[in-house]
Amino acid sequence: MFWFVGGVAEPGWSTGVWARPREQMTTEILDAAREQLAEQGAGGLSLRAVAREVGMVSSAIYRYFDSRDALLTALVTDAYNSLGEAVESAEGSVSREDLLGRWRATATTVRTWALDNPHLYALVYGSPVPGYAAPQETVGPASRVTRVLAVLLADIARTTPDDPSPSTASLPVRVKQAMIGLREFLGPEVPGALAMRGVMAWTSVFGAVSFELFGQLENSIDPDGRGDFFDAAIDALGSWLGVSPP
Amino acid sequence: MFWFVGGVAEPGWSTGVWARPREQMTTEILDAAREQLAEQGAGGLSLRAVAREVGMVSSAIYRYFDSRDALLTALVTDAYNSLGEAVESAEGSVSREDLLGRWRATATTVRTWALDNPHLYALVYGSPVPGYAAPQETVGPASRVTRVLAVLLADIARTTPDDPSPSTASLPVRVKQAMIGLREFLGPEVPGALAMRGVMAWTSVFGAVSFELFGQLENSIDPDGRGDFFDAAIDALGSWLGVSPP
DNA sequence: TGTACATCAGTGAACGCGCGTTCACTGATGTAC
DNA sequence: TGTACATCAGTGAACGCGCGTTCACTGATGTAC
Repeated sequence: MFWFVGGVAEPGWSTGVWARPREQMTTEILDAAREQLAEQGAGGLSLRAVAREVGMVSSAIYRYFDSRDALLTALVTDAYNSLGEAVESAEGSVSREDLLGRWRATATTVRTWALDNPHLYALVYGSPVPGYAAPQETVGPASRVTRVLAVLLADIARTTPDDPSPSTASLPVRVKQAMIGLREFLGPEVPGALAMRGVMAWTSVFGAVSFELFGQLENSIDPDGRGDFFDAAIDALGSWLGVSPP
Repeated sequence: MFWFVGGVAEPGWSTGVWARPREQMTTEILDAAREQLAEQGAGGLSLRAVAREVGMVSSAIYRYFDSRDALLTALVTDAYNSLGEAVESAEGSVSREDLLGRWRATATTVRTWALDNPHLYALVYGSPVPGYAAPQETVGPASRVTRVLAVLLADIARTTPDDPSPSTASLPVRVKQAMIGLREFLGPEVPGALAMRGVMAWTSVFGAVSFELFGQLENSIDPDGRGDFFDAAIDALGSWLGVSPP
């Protein structure tokens, strides 16, 4: 094996030797699990069915995942990372000065990712999986996508200091207090009113995506025009955030 | 039996005699199913567990519901009707002229109902139940709550004819086309820009509720202050819709 | 008023099925000397 | 270079469990004459 070359007997060597095939099998299992997810939903994810799919006996899965919950956690983590990467890459390829472009890229990527991976979106942003509580290790990946928005909001605050919308200019004290956790995340340069509009824009984006994906837009918005509708909504939210079209 | 009094032998009599206890047992089953829903989620709803709960043998449920899916449909219908009634009653008790009050009542009732019935909210607004497609009969109850908003929007259009937000004043043709289904629902008096803001406010409300209920607000908004935060967001959305505080 | 009949609710057994997890095991592959 | 040993992946049987649905049935209740 090529990583043998140096001939150095490192500690942890014996585990390193198996690392490559293990990784391969693990992703194969995760892929099968994702297919399962699409057909049965998170609640119906079955270790035995996954094992069948990859051509193993059910107990063999336990070589790779401690339990069904551990497999679910891996799926959740992967989903957050997949969305996070997609958004980071799309938003990152826009010029830093183009605030509206960055907002558009962020929001539309959330939607397109969700449409491409409806079952993963449902897994992390839909109803909680009964009997399963996402462990602490998922919060890091989960915050990747929100961090993109946080940086964008900070940049908006820096370049457009005056408040474009008077409706949230003065916030009640209790509302400001409720947002302290968020403020630590955002940093001190983002004023409270903008922070609040950020959260609202964020919930609006995910609300629209959920409505579209979960069938709540039926008989209201024509399926073929939902992209256009979403884009228009994104721009309206953008101008509400204080970033106008060029 | 007291409804015997008249002594009139109507056609359909034999079914009418059993109607009362049937109805009672049916609601008992539905209540048990709702408890089940809270513990296991929609995917894990089990006829046998429901039967156990009401003290019957599992096959007896089939006297009341044709199948598991039929029971699910009844739950979905009931959930929509419950939310619909709550919103209609709350919004209806506000003076017709108080547009902001009506908007506030509508939106906050959606949230409080959702917090009171998290499993029912997840059933109808969360991830689709795998293997179950809501039949046509659920669309009537489903539209009750949106109809309240539709009437409110029409009233807003009548009293505040000028557009408060320039960002959605001129809509692209394709967006207008996408909303034709919605326009039939709203009626012709609501201009396109307001219709669009209505949908956005609506998705924002449900997005915020979903975020709160599904755990996406953790580490961002303090649990104790979420009501205040939501209220502030509602007012911001209200002023965006063109209804200002008095 | 009394009796034969119809209608309904609920029973209990059975059908074939799938599930997560455990355990002792077989082989193949790599390691140490 | 050759051999004893350790490490890992995967097997196959078994554990106890729950599921939706069908079916022939028992009784109770109401109906018709």
